Amino acid sequence: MSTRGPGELRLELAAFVPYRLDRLAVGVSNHLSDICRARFGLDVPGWRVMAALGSRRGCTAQQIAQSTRMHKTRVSRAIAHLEERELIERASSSADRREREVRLTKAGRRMYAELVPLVLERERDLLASLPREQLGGFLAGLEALETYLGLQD
Amino acid sequence: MSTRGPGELRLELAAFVPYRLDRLAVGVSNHLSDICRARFGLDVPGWRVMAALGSRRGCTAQQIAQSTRMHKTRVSRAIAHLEERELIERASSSADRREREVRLTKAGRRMYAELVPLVLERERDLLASLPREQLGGFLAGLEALETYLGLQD
DNA sequence: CACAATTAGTTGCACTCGCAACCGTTTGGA
DNA sequence: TCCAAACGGTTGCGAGTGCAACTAATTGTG
Repeated sequence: MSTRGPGELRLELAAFVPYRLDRLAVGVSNHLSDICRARFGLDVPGWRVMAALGSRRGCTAQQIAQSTRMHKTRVSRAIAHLEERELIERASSSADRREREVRLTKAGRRMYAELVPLVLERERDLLASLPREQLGGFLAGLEALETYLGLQD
Repeated sequence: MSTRGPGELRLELAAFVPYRLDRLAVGVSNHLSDICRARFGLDVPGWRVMAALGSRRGCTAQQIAQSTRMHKTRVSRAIAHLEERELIERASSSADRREREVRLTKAGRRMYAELVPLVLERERDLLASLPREQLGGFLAGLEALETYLGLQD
């Protein structure tokens, strides 16, 4: 429950939704990246690239940038790190010699297969802390805000 | 609505709540910091310090760090910048000579008074994009997640 | 009283990020 | 056909950040 009415002119950070959302996103991200970093040595960009690659056969840095909403330089560097660790590999795509097709290596796929259940379990635990009837409302609100801000893909 | 059932083992970033929350928080923050930076030259740490100071008579850097959940070095640097711009001032508090009391200057209070309505209006617009019955559910869910992660003050 | 432990706040350092500029390639007109 | 514009991707750079180490002041304990 908010402690402010809709028209009030007092600013209290602890009740200010943008602040609370930021705090929540950071908290959730930490909750998650603890595992990713400790168990797999993945930072957020690295883990997002893995996630983007795991559900495709292979794609370009451009496409990864789009589907992860990261800046192309951030993607470029994440890819470079993952390639050093031999979790992904790049092959020049024959069609356009500017772009290179990025794919998970065998080791990458192995890590991905290990990673996904753990990560999804964390998400499940998180959402399980919401009472049944709140979950629907929360997800609906989340989606409405995404739409309002034009964040959907 | 989520497109995944609770027990499914497929990871799709666009439907993964931690990712969506991060994206939403960034979107909301940009939506807000556009104004703060363009109109007032405030970055996020600066704006948070202003917000923390505006609702008190004066406090220490420590207290600001607590109420904004920022690292003390981030607070320290934000305070330094705001002091350069003469939006805040510091006086050594007589009780403990390690700490210094931080206060808004006259110019700082003027900016704060101008800032708050704009910022609250943005929050109101954001939340107004939610259908009435979703708003309550969304805020309740937000609070439940904060509690689950121990984020409350 | 003395001295170790703690606290408020600052600073050096290594790292990350986004922007702008760049390289090589491809596309689309004139 | 040729050349300017656009595009995929990388890199240099400045700004910001957290950690660890630090200074200065205070507290607690023998």
